[in-house]
Amino acid sequence: METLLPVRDYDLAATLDSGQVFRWRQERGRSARDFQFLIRAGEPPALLSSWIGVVGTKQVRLTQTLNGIHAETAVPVADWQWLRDFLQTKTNLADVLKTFPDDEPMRRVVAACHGLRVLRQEPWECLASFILSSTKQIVQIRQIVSLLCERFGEPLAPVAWNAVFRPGAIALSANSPGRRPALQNYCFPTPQRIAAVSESELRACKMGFRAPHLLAAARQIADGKLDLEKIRNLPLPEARAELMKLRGVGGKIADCVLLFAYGFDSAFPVDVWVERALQQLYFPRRRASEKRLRHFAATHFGPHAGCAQQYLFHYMRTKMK
DNA sequence: GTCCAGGTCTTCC
DNA sequence: GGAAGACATGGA
Repeated sequence: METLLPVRDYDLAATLDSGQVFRWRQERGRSARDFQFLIRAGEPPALLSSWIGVVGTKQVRLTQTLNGIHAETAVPVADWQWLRDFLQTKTNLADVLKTFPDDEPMRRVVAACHGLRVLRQEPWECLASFILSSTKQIVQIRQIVSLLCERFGEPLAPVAWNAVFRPGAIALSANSPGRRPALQNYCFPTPQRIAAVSESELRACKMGFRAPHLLAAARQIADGKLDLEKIRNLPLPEARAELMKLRGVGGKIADCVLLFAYGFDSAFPVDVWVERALQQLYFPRRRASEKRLRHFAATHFGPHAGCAQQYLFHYMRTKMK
């Protein structure tokens, strides 16, 4: 099945590769020929790439196009709301950007990362991923999450995506010319599944001292002591406090989950990159204390501070190296 | 080899 | 309160 999600100002690559999610891979080796339909339609070649990932239990291939995001699945889909929710295609980015502070650093950052979006993830996958994120590079977080899914997630039926981008082409039969070899994908393992695993099995996924944290969180959820859906309806400070009761979850990881999973737009995770961004862009002369930076972050960026934070993060990681 | 990574927790002043 | 060190592992 396929659909076009109409949306403007959406940089799919920047969004899926900006450290919010860790399981999307760019489809390598696609040639201009693969996109002949788009090229005939006048599509800018620079945008021609596809991304493959799993949302819930569905494998999806996404392709950025001139008019929006083209989505393909291997299974029938009656309603695409789950994907609109994940990608947040109904968010009007211009309205969000209007609320950002009108200062020189923010203008520069927004101009450099045009189309970057904040996704809306399933809470458990988001929480688990960020428990595994502490003092790890993004490339390593991807590796750990990938091992975790491979070993404990439900395998999904391999999909041989069409090589050629052409609406309707998804229905080719397996092994016909123009198809690519299928790669195995997995669902993210449920809390119940993780709860039944030993700490050493988790450590074998290269997660080190984070293993007991993930295990404890999974057990609390599996036992019903923590209800991730209840957190959705709490006021931000209480939701944050609830998440921080978990061992290994401090303010930063809690803020990531509040922002990326629950859509608390003002949550503002401060990691080493964002701290660096605030320091360099807003306090270049004197070194600001951590407390000063936190206060500044909480008061300067407005109702969509979390989105502003994502721009700062992505800018520092990709444009300031 | 050394430094550092989308941190958190404990200890000690 | 704030600084310092421990915690695993691997990329740069």
